[in-house]
Amino acid sequence: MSTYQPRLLQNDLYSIPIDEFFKSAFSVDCVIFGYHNCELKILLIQRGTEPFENYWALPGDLVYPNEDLDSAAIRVLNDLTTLTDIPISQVKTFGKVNRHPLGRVITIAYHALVEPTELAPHASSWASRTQWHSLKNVPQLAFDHGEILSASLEELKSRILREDIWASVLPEKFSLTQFQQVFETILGKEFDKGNFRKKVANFKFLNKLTEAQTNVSHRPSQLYTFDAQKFAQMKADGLSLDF
Amino acid sequence: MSTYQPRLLQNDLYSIPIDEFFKSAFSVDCVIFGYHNCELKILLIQRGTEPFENYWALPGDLVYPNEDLDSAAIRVLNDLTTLTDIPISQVKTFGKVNRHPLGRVITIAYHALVEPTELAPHASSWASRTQWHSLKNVPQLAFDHGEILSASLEELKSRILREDIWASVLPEKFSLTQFQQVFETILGKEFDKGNFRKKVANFKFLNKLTEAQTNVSHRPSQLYTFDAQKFAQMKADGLSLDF
DNA sequence: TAATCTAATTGTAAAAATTACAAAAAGCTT
DNA sequence: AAGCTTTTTGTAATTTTTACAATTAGATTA
Repeated sequence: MSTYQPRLLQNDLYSIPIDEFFKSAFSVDCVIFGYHNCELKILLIQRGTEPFENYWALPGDLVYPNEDLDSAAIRVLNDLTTLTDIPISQVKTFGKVNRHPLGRVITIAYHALVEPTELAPHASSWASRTQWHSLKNVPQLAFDHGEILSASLEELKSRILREDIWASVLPEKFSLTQFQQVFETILGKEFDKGNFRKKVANFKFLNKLTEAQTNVSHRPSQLYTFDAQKFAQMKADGLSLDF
Repeated sequence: MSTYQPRLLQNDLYSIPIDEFFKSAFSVDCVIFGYHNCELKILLIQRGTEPFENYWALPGDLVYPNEDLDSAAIRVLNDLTTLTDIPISQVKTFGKVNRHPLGRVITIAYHALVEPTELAPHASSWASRTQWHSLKNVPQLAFDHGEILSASLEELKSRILREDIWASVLPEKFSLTQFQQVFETILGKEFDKGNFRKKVANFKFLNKLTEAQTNVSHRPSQLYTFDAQKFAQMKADGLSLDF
């Protein structure tokens, strides 16, 4: 592992050979939020193995020794749910000493926001089931996953205003009403329709198309597309949305 | 470590006994930003030990096996710099496979914003020196600490608007000019004096005192105090500053 | 003592935004 | 063709933002 002499770390309490430090592990846990029809859901797996066998849990597992963290999150999610191409990002690390019964395991939480109807998660590896759960009705979770979920939801509410994670739950072409509903659902607030679209009219990253909805039994809405580059420009200028 | 049978994790590529996972370590790195007189500094230590001996680095070290992450950050900062009572908070975890020459070590970055003149960091343990460096002139750093510093600075700019970390660099009683300068320095923008104070006039968490400055060779400014409870209330309501 | 200096504080008027509604418009359905 | 539903536009009062200018209160200086 190392050609260095093991050094001793010393302070009032400890004098530990360095090899004693290399007996920990870390995991990644994926908090996959699903947005559909003004509802927020969370993707859980049922564990088919100890510890916490049969408990519902966030999809997560140990990181391989030769694996980057970001890659591990993608790989683990795929291993357990078969999902691919989910743009996940790191949220926070949870590291209480006794959070894992198998030993010292800290876990790095990743989250994403997706449109569930576009995906087909299937239980794989040691996961026995996968299921979308409404956020209003989450079962007791394994490990400290309840705490991880809460923290990730708070982070989602905060990041939705600074990053374009909302874009992944909208179709290629979307109406301003759809755009508004995403923010209403996630932030848990309602906005006046007319005023919302006045504010949104200044957003450079929304491209108004000439195209409109069809086959709706009411006035069809104009469709828009999202310009990721323009959004990145706005972000680089230090600006964020203020709903 | 565990009474469970080692299970095998299996997928296309790997079949590894679980004990193989428990050969990693993790560290904490403290990004201590110092604000004084409209300047932003960073507290570095010079490493007195391999690896990266003699390099400047963020104060950081391995986490003890029986130590919580948050406690470790406080303890490590104290071990290396003798600093105590610094309110640090987690920023991000860095986990590239080869970021540490001694083995697989991921590191959890913590940051804080402090007033350097109120502190007296002294090199301790394996640190050979401590020194405040201007952010405009940071030497080459050990490990991936350059990357950690950049990411933490971005996070600081973002969090300064949502959290009250700025409060720790202001004296008990401060002027609105001092308040303004903190944000100007950290965000790298300038604000119109009159307009800034008009906006700030609505901030419930700023208590205007009857007291004013003394012994300044110009009109003395009114002094204010910070009401942390009122700020927490604002934050709970989902609001943040928008400079 | 009065003029001067510096930075704090207040003022102001035009422009822009927010707010709370109301009205009009555009497709389907009956 | 009338009615339904939701989108879209409009409006007027209010508030906020913006870019400055003017005033004020101490200390310092002549």
